[in-house]
This record gives sequence, structure tokens and C-alpha cells, in this order.
Amino acid sequence: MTTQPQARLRSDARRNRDQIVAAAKLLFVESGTELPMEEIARRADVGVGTLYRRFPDRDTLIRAVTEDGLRGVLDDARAAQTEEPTAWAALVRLLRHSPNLRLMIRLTLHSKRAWTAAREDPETGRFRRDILGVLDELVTGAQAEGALRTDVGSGDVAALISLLLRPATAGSEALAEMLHERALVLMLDGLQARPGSPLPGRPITGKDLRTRR
Amino acid sequence: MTTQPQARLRSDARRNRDQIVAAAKLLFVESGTELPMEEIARRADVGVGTLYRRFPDRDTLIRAVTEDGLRGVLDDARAAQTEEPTAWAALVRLLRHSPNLRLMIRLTLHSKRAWTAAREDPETGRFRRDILGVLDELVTGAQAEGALRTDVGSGDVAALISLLLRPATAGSEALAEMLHERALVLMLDGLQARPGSPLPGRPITGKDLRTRR
Amino acid sequence: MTTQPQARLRSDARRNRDQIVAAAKLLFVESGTELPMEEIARRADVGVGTLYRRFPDRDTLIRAVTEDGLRGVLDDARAAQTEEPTAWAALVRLLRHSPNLRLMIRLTLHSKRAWTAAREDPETGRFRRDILGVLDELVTGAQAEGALRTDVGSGDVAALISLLLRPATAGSEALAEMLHERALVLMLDGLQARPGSPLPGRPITGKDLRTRR
Amino acid sequence: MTTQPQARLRSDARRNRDQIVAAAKLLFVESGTELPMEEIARRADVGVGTLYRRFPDRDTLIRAVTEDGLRGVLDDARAAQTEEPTAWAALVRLLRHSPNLRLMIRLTLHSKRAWTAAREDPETGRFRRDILGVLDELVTGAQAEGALRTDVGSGDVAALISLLLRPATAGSEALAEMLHERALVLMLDGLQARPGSPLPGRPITGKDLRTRR
DNA sequence: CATGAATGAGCCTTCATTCAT
DNA sequence: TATGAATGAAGGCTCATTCAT
Repeated sequence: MTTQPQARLRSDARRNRDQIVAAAKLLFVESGTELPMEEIARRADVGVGTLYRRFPDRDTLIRAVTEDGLRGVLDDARAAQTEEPTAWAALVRLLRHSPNLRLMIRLTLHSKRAWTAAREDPETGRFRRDILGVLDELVTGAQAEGALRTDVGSGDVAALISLLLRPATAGSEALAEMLHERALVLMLDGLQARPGSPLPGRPITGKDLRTRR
Repeated sequence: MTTQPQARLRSDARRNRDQIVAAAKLLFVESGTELPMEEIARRADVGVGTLYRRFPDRDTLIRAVTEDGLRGVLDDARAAQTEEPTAWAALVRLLRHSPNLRLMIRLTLHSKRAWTAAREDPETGRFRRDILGVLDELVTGAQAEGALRTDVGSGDVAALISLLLRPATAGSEALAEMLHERALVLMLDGLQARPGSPLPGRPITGKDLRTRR
Repeated sequence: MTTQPQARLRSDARRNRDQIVAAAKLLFVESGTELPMEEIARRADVGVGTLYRRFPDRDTLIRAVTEDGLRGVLDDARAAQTEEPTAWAALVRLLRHSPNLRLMIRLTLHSKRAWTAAREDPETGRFRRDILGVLDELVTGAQAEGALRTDVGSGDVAALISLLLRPATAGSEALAEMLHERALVLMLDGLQARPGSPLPGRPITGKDLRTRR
Repeated sequence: MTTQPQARLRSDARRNRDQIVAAAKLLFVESGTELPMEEIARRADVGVGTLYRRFPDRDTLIRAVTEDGLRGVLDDARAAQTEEPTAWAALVRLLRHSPNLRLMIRLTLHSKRAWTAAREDPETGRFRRDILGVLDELVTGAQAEGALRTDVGSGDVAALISLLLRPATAGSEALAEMLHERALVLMLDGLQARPGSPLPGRPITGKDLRTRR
């Protein structure tokens, strides 16, 4: 499978580490990345000391959470690619039914710090690269299928995803969910291969996004 | 007329107040609403004490900034409505060329606190209501013109706006801007009156969004 | 009469000054001497600026209040001396029925600062001297009348006064008042010329108390 | 048994806690309860953070100090009761030779805040109740011995104690001490069973004082 | 002169991080 | 190794005092 950044931990240490990452992911999405370290430790049911032994500072923890989340996204993307009959269907499934993706969007985009931390971590970079790779294949495939307009690149799609998967803010939970669903469909309609408006600029590729700075 | 919460200030006090709001708006958008009050004061070129005299706590300041921004959005919306030949053109102009709108989206949606503070302020509520009112007219008008698909409501449009006007995060500033422009056009294509996919749920109206809780 | 520390003020300035001293006296007794200057100004219905023009700092104001209060005590003491048939009766009246005296005890003894400020002000010293002078006469007189035990000096009496006139702290206002009354009577019984216990030390005179440090 | 609010602390934590309470008691008596927390921390030789970890706010600290002091008073009272031959002698010893009692009077009565904080703490209430209980026995005992006038209750005595044990303010330390001693004797003379003046009101019992509000 | 705005020092409190147990 | 205590730097807020209007 994937990498084992902290291979060979004693099993209890391993369990602690996992609990911490899980608790942090939850709390980061819930309340942003700036909450007290002690709260994370409490939720993970360990002492702060343990947390710090495993993750020397907040950014390290953020990176670990990000990596963990991206690993999930990559898994989801590959599963969609493998299991769906068409590339377009895989794209739609990814957009509409990957909780990992949605989680990561919310996390990364809700915290300037998460974004920066992720950008500077090579390991995270690898995941992003792999994910964009899959996305590229899906986009190209869907265009070959005649389902997706040909004047967009996987970068465009990635950008749209990152915009549309944020939590809509509305009065009720149900309303927010409905708005979200409708926005996705409207966007997919905009993406479909039909006579549409000319897009400004040029197709943005995954490669464009892979370039730093 | 409208209320003047801070009518009758000595001219220097007035100037300081305005500087503070301007500085805060800038910094809030740049770095979120949680930055040190002292930084805001410094940027506004006043002492912290002055800032606190005028805005007893952070929420009060956030509300003031929000109000100020929303006033600008309302002005932009009305100008578009008045000056553009069609409702659809006014909508497009609003989406693509209202710096006030873009600013407010970024501010409000980047800060849970800003959202909450705004929701609890009646004055802010009035602005939101007025803005949604104008949007309603534009949406209805564009549908009458045959430009906008008829299965969407102004609430859908508002939600899309709030999603799309966030800062796209990309490598370079120029790339981000291009992504943003392209996303807007794609979305407008999705919104146009053409055979499209059936939308889930029902059209979301401005009224839906006006309801609290 | 007494001194006019700030002779010849324009009548409105005079009025302001008096309002300030009155407000400060009230608030000092109510909440101690450390309350915000602005609150005093507000209660006196003037701006802080005016307050500071008249009393350049808090200590100056404290001294002014103290002086004003002591003037009242001296008046009360002289009135008692003049109007009561015996020195003992005058003493008792002073202890039990001089609101000025009670106020001053509460003020001075509730605030280390008031005490220090008073001790360093010559004008205040004059009043203290005068008051102790009257007290001396009352004590000597009461001893001559055979009413007061002869092994106490006016300094002892002054000390007792300063202890007994503080606010008793009890559950209810009424109970506190009753406790206070009873304590005074018990003390007067202790002071009466009757076979009593030998007192340690020597009679403390007013002169003892007049000596600084 | 009694509760141990801070039982089971690591030995170093325990030591720190005790140092803090000791330092605070000292400083509270010396300078009132409003001094900078940092000063207390410095005197206790710990960082402010430590102080706040143990006592989340000033009132909590005040309550801890009060409790600690009252425990001392109770010990003193019981020792006097046990070791003195008569109840009257025990009373006199308590009044004249309990440093704990004197400390507490000075603390509690010098700070409105200490008073309030104490009143709202049930643990403190227990001590007050116990102390008043012992006092009740001493008063009743002394009256049975024919030493104490029978028209006073333990509440009267408590009130007198609280008045008389405050620091007398006089020029020199020695003079203040002498005044204090003399005032106590005068008061004890007033309390002795001899023909005295009729007291206003009715005997105040410990129960009167135990009633809140 | 009176006013109330502006300033900044100072205290309060929280929390990231280190370290003794 | 895990724990939770200690530390101190950093940001929040208040208020005494000064100063422009």
C-alpha cells in the first residue's frame, strides 16, 4: 500500500498515534486548527506530553492529519476510477460521494496554516501529485467519452471541487445540504460538453497546480 | 432614513473610526478575524485604547466592518441593476465585478465568528434583506428575459455566489485569478436557460435564506 | 470660619468643585478610593478633564475629600461640646450621632491610600489636631465629672472610636445596625468610671497620636 | 471526614500549592486582595501560569486562603477551650493570643471581595459554623461562671472581635500595639458581669450570624 | 474653561512547549 | 514511555492621565 511514515511503533504507541490523528482530524474540521493542543490530547485520551512526543509541534500534527486525509482521498479516487463504468461517472461520484474529499477541502481551506504546512511537506506533495494524476486521467477520459467539455483541464476541475465542497452556510442543516447538492449539479451542467460560453484564459492542467509558489 | 449608530462624532474621532474600520476590513480579509487587536490599531494608526473606546470588543468591530461592507454591496447591486440593460447582465456584472461583494464573501465565510456576529446584528440583517431583495428582482428578471434557467431561485444564486467568490488557492496569484474567472463562467453556463440536468430539491428563494436558525 | 483652599473661584467653577467632592465622598465610602476617575466625573456630572483641572491626581482629590469630611467632624464635635450639658454626654453624642465622623472612619480606614494621603497633607493635619484638641477637652472634662475612668487618655478614646465606627458586617442591614449600637454601649460601659481591670501600658494622649511616624 | 479539595497532588504540586496559599495569605493581609497576581506568584516562587492552573481566578485563591485561615482559627479556639481552666479565660486567650484569628479578621474585613467570596463558599461556611459553635460554648460557659454579663450573645462577642482585632492605625508600631491591647481590656471590662448600662436590642446569637443575606 | 477623545502602561489570562516525576 | 505540572511569552482589556477641539 502506501508509506509507513512511522514504521515499527510498539503497538500501544501506534494506537496512541492513531487516536491522536483521528481526534485532531475531527477537531480541526470542527473548530479549525488553532484550538488548544491540550484539547486534542484530551479528546485522544492521552496526556499532552504524549502528543508532543509524537508530534513535536502543531505543524507536524497538521501535516500528519493532512497526509492521512489525502491518503483517504486517493483511495476514494482510485476506487471510483476502478469501479465506475465511465470516467464521467467516476468524476461525479468523487465529487458527490467522497467524504474524505469533502473533509479535506473543509480542513485545508479553513486554515491558512493547514494550507501552508501541507505545501511545505514533501510527503503530502506526493499524495497531492497522485491525486491530481488520477484526476487528470478522469478528466481526459471523460472528454474522450464526449461527456466533458474539452476546454477545461483537470486543474479547472480541481479548483471547482475545492470551491464547491465547502460547507454552504445556510439557516438549517437540511437547507445547506440541498443548496450544496443543487450547486454541484449546476456546476456539472456547466461542465458538460454542450455549446457553452467561451472560457477566458486557457485550460488549467494538473501540472499548473503542482507548481509551487 | 437609516440609523447612524455613530452620528455626531467629533471630526477627529470620526476620522479615526473610519480608519479603524478600513484597516480592520483589510486585515480581516487578509488574515481572518482573530488577529491581535493591536495590529489593527497599528494599521489604523491609533492606539489600542482608541480602538477599544470605539469598539468595546472584537465582535462589535466585526459587526461594524460587516455593515460597512454590506452597504457597499448593496450600492453595487443597485448600480448594476440601474445601469445594465438586462437583468442577466446585471447579475453577471455583480458576480464578476463587485469588489465589495467579493470582499464580503471572503470575510464572512472565512470566519465563523464574523458569520455569527453578523447574524445577531439587526442592522446587518437589514442590509442582507435589502441585498437579497435586489437579487430576487435580478433573478426573476433574468428568467423573464429567458436568459436564466427557471428551476433556480435567488437563494440558489446567492449560495453559488458565496461559494464561487472565495479566494481560489493556487500557486500564483495570476493563476488563481484565471481559475476564478473560468469557474465563474462555467457556473454561468450551468445557470443559463438551456436543456440541463434536473436539479434535486426545489428552487431556493431569498426568503429561505432570510429565515434564521 | 475655616480655610478657603481655593479661594475666589468663578461661581460655576465653584459649583463644579463642590459637586466633584460630594460625588467622590459618596463613591469613596461606597466603593473605596480605587474606582475609575471617570466614574467620579460622571457622578459629579462633569467631564474627566474638568476633574483633572481641579484635582491634578487622585491623591489630591482624596485629600480634598478628607479635608471636607474632617471639617464636618470638627463642626460636629464643637456642636456637641457646646450644646450638651456634660462632657460625657458630648462624647456619647459624638460617638453615636455624628454621621460625619462615621463617614470619615469608614473612608479613611477602608483605604490605605486615603490614610497615607491624609497623613501627608498639612491642611488635613490641622483639622486632625483641632479635632483631637476638642476630644482632649471632652475626655478631661468627663473625667473631672467622674464619668470617665481616669486611666484612659483621649488617644485611647480616639482609637476606640476608629475601631467601633466601622461598618459591622452582618447578614442584614438591621442586624448590623443593632450590633453596632450594642458594641458602642458595651464600650461605653467599659469606659465608665467604675472598678475595672488594670489597663496595660499608659494612657494614650492626643499628643501621642499627633506625632507622625 | 472533611473533603480534601486538592487531595492526591503530586508532591511537587502540593508543595507549590502550599507556597502559593502561604504567600497569598501574607500579601492579602499586607496589601489587600487586589494586588497583582504576578506579585503573589513571585512571592510564592512560581510562575503565574502555575498559580492560575491551581486557582483559576482570584476568588478561588481568596477562598482557599480563607479556608486555610479559618481552619487555623478553629484549631486555636479548640485549643483555648481545652487548655484553659475557665471559659472566660479561653475567651480572653482567643481574643488576645490567636494570631490566626487576628489575621483572618484583617483579611476578611479589609476586602469586600474576600467577604463575598467567603460567604459563597460552602466549605468556608462549615468552618464559620464550627467556630461560632465553639464561641457559643465559651460564651454560655463564661456566663455560667458568672464572669460574662448575661445580656450578650455569642454574636455580640463575634462582632466585637471583628471590630477590635483590626489593625489600629497609629503613628508607631509600638503605639498601635499598645492601643490595641488597651482597647481589648476596655472591651473586656465592658463585657464583664457587673452592673452595666442596658443594651439596646436583644442578645445576638451565633445563629443570627449564621443566617445568610 | 469644559469636554471627551487618544494614548499607552499595566494587569489579567491563556496556552504552546518543556521538563520533573 | 506516559503523564500532567511549570513556565513565560503573548494577547486581551482597563483606566489614569494628557491633549486637541
